Amino acid sequence: MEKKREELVRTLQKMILAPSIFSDGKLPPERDLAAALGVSRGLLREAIITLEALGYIDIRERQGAFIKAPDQADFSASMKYAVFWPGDLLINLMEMRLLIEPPIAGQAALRRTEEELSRMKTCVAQLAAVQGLPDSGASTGAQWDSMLHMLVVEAAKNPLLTRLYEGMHSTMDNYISISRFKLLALESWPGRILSEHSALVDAIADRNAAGAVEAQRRHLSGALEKLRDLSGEG
Amino acid sequence: MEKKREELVRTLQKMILAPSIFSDGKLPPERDLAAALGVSRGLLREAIITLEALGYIDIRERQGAFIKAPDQADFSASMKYAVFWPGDLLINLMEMRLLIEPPIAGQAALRRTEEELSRMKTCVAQLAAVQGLPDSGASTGAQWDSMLHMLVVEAAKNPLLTRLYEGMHSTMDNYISISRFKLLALESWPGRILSEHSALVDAIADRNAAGAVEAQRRHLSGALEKLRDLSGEG
DNA sequence: GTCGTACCTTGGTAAGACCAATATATTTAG
DNA sequence: CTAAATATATTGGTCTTACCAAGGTACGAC
Repeated sequence: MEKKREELVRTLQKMILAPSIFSDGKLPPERDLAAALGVSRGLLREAIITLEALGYIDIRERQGAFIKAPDQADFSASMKYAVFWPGDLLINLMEMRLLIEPPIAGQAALRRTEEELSRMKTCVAQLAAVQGLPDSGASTGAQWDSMLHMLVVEAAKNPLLTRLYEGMHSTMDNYISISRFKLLALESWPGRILSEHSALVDAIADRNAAGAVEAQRRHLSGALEKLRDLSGEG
Repeated sequence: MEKKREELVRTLQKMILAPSIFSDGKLPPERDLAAALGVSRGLLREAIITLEALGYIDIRERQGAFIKAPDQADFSASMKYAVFWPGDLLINLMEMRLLIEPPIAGQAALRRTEEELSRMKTCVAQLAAVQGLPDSGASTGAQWDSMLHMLVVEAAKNPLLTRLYEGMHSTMDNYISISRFKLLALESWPGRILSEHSALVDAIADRNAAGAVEAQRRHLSGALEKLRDLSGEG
């Protein structure tokens, strides 16, 4: 028998996804909602916290639980609990991404909306803007880089895939950050990453699936190569 | 000021990742741990549940919270709560597999060992053997089919990828079975699936990466198409 | 030594309470 | 009448206590 908590999480998800239910964009007060659902406030909180960890809502103290719009790429949930995994998985991680992200990019090229495209362009523009900035450039750039990849996955319009990628991303968050940081620290890299990302977004803009696949493959394969170099040196 | 709960999550993460602390691979009972950390059991539960939602631990009723080893990170933990309407679920699932499995097959072709190859051949032979058998043929065949796909992923020799696939598979096990059953019930299917699998294993045997990618793509894309047909009818 | 039975452990759930800070309503000063 | 000051209600954050059910353990009966 399924745990009541898990059932609650699912129930709340359905309610969240039906815009007519919580039309004001936030959940009712915990006490009210718990009473309405016939569960204790404690159990309801556990379900709500699960939804927050999964990135569906945003809980603000003394204000309520705000539903995140589905077209909102808010990485705060996954970035929140950065972890340090032991061992050296950077290469495996990048290799895995090299295998799965290119075909996803191809699908994204076919299904992206205009709005998603414009948000991708924003990411590229921001990447261009931070290029050359000293110090803070790397970490800021990494965020936009991360967001771009996430946007591409979302644009593929497969909810399972999105959850899979988000799960991978939140779990490996720290490692992904490390690899991004390492790469962005290379002098030759920022310019290269920018042109590769441009090519990717251009292909997606043209609804050129094959081009998007190839652009993403190029980008990640270059990253993998560089990581292998770095790993060989140090 | 950060919420106490979030701080707790981080504290627990660090403890989990230091193997010396919970050397038995599981967290202490909630009551003990709460007392040791100086927080209430309820708050500790909220933190533990967050960790479960993020895929770091596995909570089993009356048994405890078991730590997942870093190389066993279950990226698909969040898929447990992915929401969709049942009809599209199977299609989304197959579509996801169509996107990610072909490139993996290509990698497998390059890295497979002789032993892995022979086990793949066994699967194909078994599939051929059960073909034509009435009734039980479908469910038996599904097992060999499942094993073949798993073997291919393992042959790609990327532990992260293997975990990703295994996690996805165990989470979606039920639904994967349903789609397999639906497809194997079609008269035209068993023969087709056999020839497609043969082509896949042949390409892997020849270390023909492009051929393996294409064979896997063909196979899954055919499956997706059929599923769409079935979905359209009923 | 084997088998039951009682007991203990442990996660799941409920209920009630208090805190602190915010939002809102009310009162008061100008 | 306006606006600042204040009182009140709201709401998430946290703690405490309690009970349940099922799995594990220990101990006694035979």
